[in-house]
Amino acid sequence: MGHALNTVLQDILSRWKRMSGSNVLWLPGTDHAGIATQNVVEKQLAAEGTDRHNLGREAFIKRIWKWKTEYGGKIIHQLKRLGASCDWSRERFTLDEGLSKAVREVFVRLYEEGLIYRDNRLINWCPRCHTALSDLEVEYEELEGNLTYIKYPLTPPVPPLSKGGIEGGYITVATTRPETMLGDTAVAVHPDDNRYKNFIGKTVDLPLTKRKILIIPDNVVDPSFGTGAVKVTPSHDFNDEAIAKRHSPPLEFITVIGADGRMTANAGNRYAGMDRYECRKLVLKDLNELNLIEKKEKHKYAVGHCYRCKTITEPLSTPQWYVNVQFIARDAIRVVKEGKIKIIPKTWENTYFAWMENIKDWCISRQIWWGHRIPVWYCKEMKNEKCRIQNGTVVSRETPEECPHCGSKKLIQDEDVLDTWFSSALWPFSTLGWPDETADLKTFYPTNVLVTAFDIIFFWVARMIMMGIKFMGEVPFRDVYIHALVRDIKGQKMSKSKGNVVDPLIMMDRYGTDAFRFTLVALAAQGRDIKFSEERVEGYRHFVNKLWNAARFIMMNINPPNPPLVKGGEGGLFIKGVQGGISHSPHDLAGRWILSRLADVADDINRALEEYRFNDAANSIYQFIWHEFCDWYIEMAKSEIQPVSGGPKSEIGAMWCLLYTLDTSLRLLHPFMPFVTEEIWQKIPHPIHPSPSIMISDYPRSLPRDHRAEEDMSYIIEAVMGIRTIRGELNISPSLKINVSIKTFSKTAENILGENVQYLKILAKVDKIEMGMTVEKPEGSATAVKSSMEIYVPLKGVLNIEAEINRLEKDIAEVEESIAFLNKKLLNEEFLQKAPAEVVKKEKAKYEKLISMKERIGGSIKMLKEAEVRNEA
RNA sequence: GGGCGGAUAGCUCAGUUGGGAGAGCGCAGCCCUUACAAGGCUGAGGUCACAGGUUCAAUCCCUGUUCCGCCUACCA
Repeated sequence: MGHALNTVLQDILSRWKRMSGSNVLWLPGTDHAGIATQNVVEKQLAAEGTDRHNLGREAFIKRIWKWKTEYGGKIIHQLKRLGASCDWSRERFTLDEGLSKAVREVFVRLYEEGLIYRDNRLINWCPRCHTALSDLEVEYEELEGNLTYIKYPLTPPVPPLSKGGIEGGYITVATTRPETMLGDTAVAVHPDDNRYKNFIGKTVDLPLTKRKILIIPDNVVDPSFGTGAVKVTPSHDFNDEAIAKRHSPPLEFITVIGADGRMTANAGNRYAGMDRYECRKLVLKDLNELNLIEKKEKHKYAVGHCYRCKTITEPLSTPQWYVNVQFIARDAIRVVKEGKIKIIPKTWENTYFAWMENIKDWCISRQIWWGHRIPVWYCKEMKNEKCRIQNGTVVSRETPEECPHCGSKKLIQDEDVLDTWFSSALWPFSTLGWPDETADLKTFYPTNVLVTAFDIIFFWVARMIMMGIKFMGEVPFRDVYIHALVRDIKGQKMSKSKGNVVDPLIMMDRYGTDAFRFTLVALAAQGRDIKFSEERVEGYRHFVNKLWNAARFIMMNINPPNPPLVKGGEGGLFIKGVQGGISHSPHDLAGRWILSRLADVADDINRALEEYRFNDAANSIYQFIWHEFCDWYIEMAKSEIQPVSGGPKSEIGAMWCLLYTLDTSLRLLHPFMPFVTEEIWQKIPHPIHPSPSIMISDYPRSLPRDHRAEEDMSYIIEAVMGIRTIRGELNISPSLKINVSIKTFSKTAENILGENVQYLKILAKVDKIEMGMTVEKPEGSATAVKSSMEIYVPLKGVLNIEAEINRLEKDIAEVEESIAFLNKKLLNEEFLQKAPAEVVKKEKAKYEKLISMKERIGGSIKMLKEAEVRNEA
């Protein structure tokens, strides 16, 4: 659903800009999604009872390519199904030859500048995927766990205890991960903590091992948390690693958990080979038997999970490649601060800055096979000094035949591949042909806009900005539009495990792509997540239907139905034998009004799209087509085009106006609903649309407004609605034509109404009408008060007032009886206590309804009585 | 712990420089009027979370409170 929204928004922008005359490039493509893709294929292999190591690297990669060609097409199929108007001829994939070339170029250049380096330090490791993860690829989830207080005996002889200090010769440490104690190499306390001051420099006997470890000072220790003493496990905790490196001399690193999540030999014979969590249980049991557990507390703490397979990650010390992004990040911050890149909504800029300002070096190596192999080779011989200085490392754009340092033929390529995001970061220019200076690159870089969801601001957006500045010397895009996340109706994130995933393809099957697209857009308010509701899609399917019917009505009234084409000149419509030269400025009020409204709406939509207010644009066109064009204009136009009234001249004017408004509305709507608009548009007579497809017709913009017509029309609307209200309130049969008197408050209102009586007649079913500033309220009439007029409907002859009042009074008596009954029931405590809550709620709702019904009938009676026709009767 | 966002009609949500409280769905009444009953017309329903403040005027600006959601972080 997220991708659907993303695609639709980009398609709207593309279609809108294309129709507005821009040379639009929307380049489609996919990345190779290294870890995720490899996992999928590995699962397949597991089902076949084998694994990638059996298969070997080359065969495994071949296998993934096969999978990619079969299933990668699905994404493209979905994009097309959504109507995405991409340039399919330029579709790219991150493992394409061209993009791979760009990847190697970037790697080598960064290496040569000293910005790429290899280091051995703690990284987040996924024991299941068996690879390093970047900081971003770890998701933290808060878990309820135990904080275990473990007693570490002081090494005898026990030094004198300080005042109020440690009793019993122990230092107690608190930990959430007891199994890591097997790799502890120190206990840290705050240097100013009086409880422990005297023990700094002494040692404790690390339980379950034969080691003695030092008590050291470190400022990071919070004396108020736990016992104020922290066990230090440099090999399995990022903080502890920092403490270890800070300490002089640096503390020893003892790795007790291996890459597979099992305990290593360092953990001791008793624990070696055990799963880390099994080991935790055993350690706790053993400590308990030694009476070394002081207590356990419930404790909430955040645990890192692999973002691909959700396995709990493990900090692990391994050699990895890193990009030093400190300097590039500074530039990336600057371009946003200076407004060269705008992030919309602006509030995301803060998020961006916060991350960029604290950015850490980017771990780019992954211990998987699906991806760009790192272009680094290691010389196995290192035959000369030069080679040894380089540590035998060869970094090259092309696969080297021999070691450039010493000439050895024994070169072995680094086994690792690059983080997928490394290649994605180059997308804006790698897809346009970089590092070659192509025409595409010149024409389309920098791009105008990137549309994406916030969850990849760091993964993708920030890195594209950094790489774009670094290698193109120019930002990769001007605007970044961050759209909402699509959630389920309850506001929960959609996920397979929750089972609340909505499949866009099913939505499109059920309601059509246009309705589905429109729903996503109409709900896409800036800065707010979308709670997706299927009912809403149904509502917009009705809109498609409404539009279809309106178009059908208009086509039905073209005469002849298929006007022959007229070559050259202005062209023209054939309507009842009249050809060409149809006025483009209707003289009737309704026509002038709808064209002005159309102009206003066109402005509104263009403005909204310029500011990425997609939902405003969508609602604007929806409101116009349904509630102005269909509900008002088409109804009014009927008075012109139906044979009974109106002459041929106005008929043609109305016909033209209907077609013109339809055509313009379709073009306005097209970016949102590409399919139905094209379909209808193709059916409109040719002279109205000279282009072969609505996709490349002109987007409406800067049409003339007619404020006078809009103002004048407001009088008509007020009058019609006033009369309808009276009819509705008094339940006057729709088939009954009535007489009306209108007292206007201004001469203008009087004139306008006078000139446009036909609209009142058709829209409010009025027979005779009297109006003016001097009109008196006729005896026995109902009244509606509006801002520019007072409307009177004489009831004599329309209703039998007395009978009507009698009927209503009878009704009201019944209602009052029911109210009394319910009232008694709802005051009955026994009922309230015993009845199910649902029933009580229902009864209460019923009560409310009856009350409002009573008020309503009362209002009608009052109106009838005010009509004062009783006496007359 | 830090930061961001939300709280408006029964439900889902708009509300762009402070002055009219709105839409869709739902609900009630009337209507099969020759484009559309997947429709038309009419209507009911809201102290715009709470408390203060600024202003002639606050849903909107400021402060605080409560309740949700999210991001982020080295409390073991």
